[in-house]
Amino acid sequence: MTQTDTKIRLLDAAESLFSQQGFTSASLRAITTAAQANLAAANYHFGGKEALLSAVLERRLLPLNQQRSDRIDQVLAAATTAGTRPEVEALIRAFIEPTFAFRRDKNGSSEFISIIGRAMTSADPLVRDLFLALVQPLFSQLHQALCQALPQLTPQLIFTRLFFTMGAMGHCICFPGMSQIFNGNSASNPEDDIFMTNNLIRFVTAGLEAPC
Amino acid sequence: MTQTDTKIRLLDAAESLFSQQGFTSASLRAITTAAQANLAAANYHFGGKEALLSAVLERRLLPLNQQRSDRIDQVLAAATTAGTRPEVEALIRAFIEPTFAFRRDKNGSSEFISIIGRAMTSADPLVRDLFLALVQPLFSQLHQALCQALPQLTPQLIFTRLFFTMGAMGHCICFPGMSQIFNGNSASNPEDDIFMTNNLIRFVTAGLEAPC
DNA sequence: GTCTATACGATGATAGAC
DNA sequence: GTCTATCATCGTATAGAC
Repeated sequence: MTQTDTKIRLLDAAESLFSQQGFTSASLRAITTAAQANLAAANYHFGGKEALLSAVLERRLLPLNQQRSDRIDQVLAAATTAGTRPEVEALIRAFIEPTFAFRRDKNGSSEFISIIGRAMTSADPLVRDLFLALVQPLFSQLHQALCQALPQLTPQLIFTRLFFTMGAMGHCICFPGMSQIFNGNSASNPEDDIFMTNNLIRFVTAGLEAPC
Repeated sequence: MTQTDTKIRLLDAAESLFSQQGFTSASLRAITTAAQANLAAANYHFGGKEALLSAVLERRLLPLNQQRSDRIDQVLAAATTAGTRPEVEALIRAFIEPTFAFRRDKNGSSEFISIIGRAMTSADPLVRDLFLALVQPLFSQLHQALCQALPQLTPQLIFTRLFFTMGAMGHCICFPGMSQIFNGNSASNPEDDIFMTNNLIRFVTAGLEAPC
């Protein structure tokens, strides 16, 4: 097996186990065993457990953030062309929809976003900062766009409400099978996820647009 | 020292360290050392690390839930007397305000609620269920009250939006010093907490009241 | 360069002496 | 009730095989 194979198998195994058991509880022994690699392979290829998490996060989050950033830019460009202000719901949809669509992808990354949901509120500052550094540019971009959409609100208030939005969203993505309970289904269903996504978008849009 | 003293000192030390480092990362050795007790004392008095967390949660959460439950009942009683429907904002305020007021109390429990913020989304089902079992009655009570306040919405949709509310709130209580950054203050300030609390109440009230 | 085997200190937990 | 001794397991580091 080549180096690339081992690295990818380690990333896949780590992603799955971090998602199921959490960062602290998932042991390097369990991860390397699942990846059919030696215990020391994780340290050799990534440098440590923390660096392995960082690689797991970057692999999925960088493309996802690019996708969300592009969609926000599209909304802004369309508003500029039309000579109007961008709509809050369109901006929020650009931010939230790709995140949940990730879960329905067939490329084996369905478990990933529960990791970032927990990294966001981790008690470990190293884990938290790992995530925050990766989303900070996107967060700033969205904040700036929302300031254009909501000129009657102060940037500070929009920042606060964006923080609440991150919380509501983070809670939803912590549990891969959560969306189905909203419909009382026993088995997971792509429609449950879409139902939850649309309701979340409506909820936070109303919260962001609330009068001051 | 009496048994009671040791138990309380263990609870205090566990509360502080669980809050600062998280449940998994806070070691029993650090907790018992901080409590000036033997390593085995935690196992003797509580039965294990998980049971210690359970005791930490119950000590603060049962009185807090009683307080929140009473305030919800007061809102419902006042509405009945006035012959009107209860207001969403009043119900949400009854639920959220005591939670954040907890943080400003001087009895050394200021660190506590960050524990429940993380227990809510813990990857460990045992930890999560510990918290869920403690708040389930209160959650049902609030859901039922909101169904009275929002008769135009289905109970299922209200449940979904209450889930988002828990997420936004849980995110806020994960970080003891988070509220101050909204005002750009360098030092923590009770007014920052009140500012954040009021903005959170306005945000989730607007989200809950959003048209279907 | 890649990978394996192995050792080290620290952890949660428990049994049994006192 | 309290404490010591002990065990399996954790993340990490390193020496050496291929």
